[in-house]
Amino acid sequence: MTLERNRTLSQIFKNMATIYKYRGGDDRFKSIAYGKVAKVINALQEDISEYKKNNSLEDLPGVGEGIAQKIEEYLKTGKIEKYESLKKSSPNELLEMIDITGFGAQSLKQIHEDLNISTKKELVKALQEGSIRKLKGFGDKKVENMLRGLKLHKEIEDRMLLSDALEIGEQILKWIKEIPNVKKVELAGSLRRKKETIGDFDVLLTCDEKDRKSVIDSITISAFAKKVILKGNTKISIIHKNSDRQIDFRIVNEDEWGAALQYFTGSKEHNIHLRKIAKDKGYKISEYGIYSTDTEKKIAGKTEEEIYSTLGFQFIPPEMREDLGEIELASKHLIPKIIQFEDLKGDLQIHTLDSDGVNTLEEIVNHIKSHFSYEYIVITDHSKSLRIANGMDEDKILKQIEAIQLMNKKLGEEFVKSGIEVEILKNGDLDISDQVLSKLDWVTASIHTNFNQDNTERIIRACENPFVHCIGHPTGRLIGEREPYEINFEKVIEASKRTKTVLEINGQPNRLDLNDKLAMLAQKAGVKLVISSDSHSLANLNYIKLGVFVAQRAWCTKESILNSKSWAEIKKFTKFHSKVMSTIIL
DNA sequence: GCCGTTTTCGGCCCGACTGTTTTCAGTCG
Repeated sequence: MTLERNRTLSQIFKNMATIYKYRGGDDRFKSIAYGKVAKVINALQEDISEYKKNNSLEDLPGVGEGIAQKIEEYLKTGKIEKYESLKKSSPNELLEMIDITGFGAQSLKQIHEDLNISTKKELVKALQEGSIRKLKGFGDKKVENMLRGLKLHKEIEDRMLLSDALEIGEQILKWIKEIPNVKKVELAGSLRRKKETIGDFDVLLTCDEKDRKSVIDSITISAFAKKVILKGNTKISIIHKNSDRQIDFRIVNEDEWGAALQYFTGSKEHNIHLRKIAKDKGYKISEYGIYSTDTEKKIAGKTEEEIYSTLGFQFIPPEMREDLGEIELASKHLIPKIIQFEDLKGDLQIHTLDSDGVNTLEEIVNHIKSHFSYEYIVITDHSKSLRIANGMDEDKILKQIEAIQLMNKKLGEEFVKSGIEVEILKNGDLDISDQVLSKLDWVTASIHTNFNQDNTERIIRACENPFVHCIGHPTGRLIGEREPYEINFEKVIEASKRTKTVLEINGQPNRLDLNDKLAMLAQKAGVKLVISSDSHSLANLNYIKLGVFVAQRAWCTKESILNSKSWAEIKKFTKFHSKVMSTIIL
C-alpha cells in the first residue's frame, strides 16, 4: 500500500512529541504541536510529497515554518537531524512505555535520572524488587498501580473486534439497567462511534442525587466487577469479569446528560477541536454543559443536539466524530445524510451449503423473508479453485442457477439473484469461463490465495472482465491477523471507475474491508460501493450491519452505496452486458 | 512549535481521581 512514507514521518513526529513531553517545561507545548501534526499526517490521503510539490505544506493544520522545514528535510534526506539529536539525549527504550497506565512522562523522568535506569528490563526489575520505592512520590500504591498497568498493557495490546464489543456492550447495558434507581444508561466512547476495534468500554448513566451512592456501590460490589480500579462520586473504573476489559462508568445528573454523552463519546480529537471553537465564541464546554465565559452561566447541556446547536452547528452523528473535517461541515450545515441499515434493499454476498455455507438456499430465503425487508438477495458461493471452501465448478454453478430459478417460481418473484464469488487467479485470470459467468446476475471477484505479490494489476484485470460487477474484500486484510496485501489503491480506484466495477465493504467482523478510510477515499473519487454480509450462516446475515457502520464512518451516502437502490437501478449502473462494457471489449 | 473576526505575544481543552502530600502534581480520558 502507498502512504507508507506518511506513516513513517508521522511516527517520527509522534516520537518527537513523546521526547518533548518527557523533557517537560515549555517543551510540553512543542509536544502538543508535534503530536497534532503526527495525527494530521497520518490521516492524509495523499503522499506528503504532493503537498511539498504544490507548496502547500503550511496549509496543513498545525504545520508552520519550523515543521514544514523538517518535513522538507525528511523528504530530501530521509531523516530529521533534530530528531536524531533528540534521540541521543533521551532514554528511548523507557519512552516506549509512556502509553502504559501509570507510566507518565514525569515518572519516567524521575526513574531515569534518579535511579539511572534506561531499559525496560531494569525498570521492571526495580518495580518488582521495590528499589523504585526510594524515589520521592513513589509509594506502595503507585508501584502497585504501575505493575498492574504493565500487566494490563500486555492483555489490552490486542483490542477486541467491534462485533464482540457490541455483544459485551449489550450485556453491560442489561446489567446496569437492572440496578435499582438507574434512570438512563448508554454506551459511549469508541463503541458508540463504531470503530472497528475497541479497547475498553465507556458507560454513561444517570440517577437521582440521593441514589448515587447506592448505585455506585451496586456496580463496584457486583459479581461483574472483577476488580475496582477507581471509585469516586462521578467516575468508576472496573475490570469486567466476562470480558477482562476495563469499563469506565460516569454518573451524571439528568440535565447534564447531553453534554456528558457528547464528551464521553469523543473522539478526543473531535472534543478538543470543539472546545477550542467554543472558547473562541465565548463559551466553555465541559462534560457538564456549555457555559458563557463572561457570566459563567450554563447555557445548554440537556441533550446532545442542544450542545451542537448552541454552538451554531448541525448535529454530527457519532460515527463521524473523528475530527476529519466534520466540524467544519457542521458549521456550514453541510453534514451529509449518511447511509442507514434501513436504506439497504438487498444483500449482495451470501454463501450456501453449495460451497462453504452451512444453510440451504431454502433456509436462507425463509430466514431473510421473516427477518429482513430486502427486495433481493444474491447467492454468491465460491468457485472451483478455492478447494478448501468446496468451490463450485461450472456444472454445479449451472445447477445452482436452476435451483434459484425454481425458488423464485415458488416465491412468485425474482427475489433471489444468482451470483458467484469467483477466484481471481495469480495472474489476474478468473477460474470460471466468461461463458458461464455471463449467465449469472451478479459476479463478485475476490483474491483468496497468493497474497505475496503486488496485486494491483491482478485486481485491475478482474475489473476489466466484462462480466465482473464487484471486487470482494478488496484489500484482503484480517484485523489483528493479516495485513492488507499489496495494492496501489489509487490505481484500483481508477480502474473501478473506468470499468464501472464496484468495490465491496465486506461486513465480516474481522474483515470490514474496505475499511472506513479507504471507503471514504473511494467515495470521494466517485467510486460506487456495496455493503455485504458475506454470510456463511443465518446468524451471519446480520454482519451487513457492521458493514453499514464502516460506511457511516466513511461518510457514505445512499448515492454511493449501490445496494440501497432497486435491482433495476443496479443493472442500469453496472456494466451488465451494457454498451459501456462492449466498447471496452472492442 | 503553532496560531490569531478582540492578539505577532502569550496562550495552548477540561475536569476527576489517586497518591502522597498538607495543597498539589501526575495521570487519565
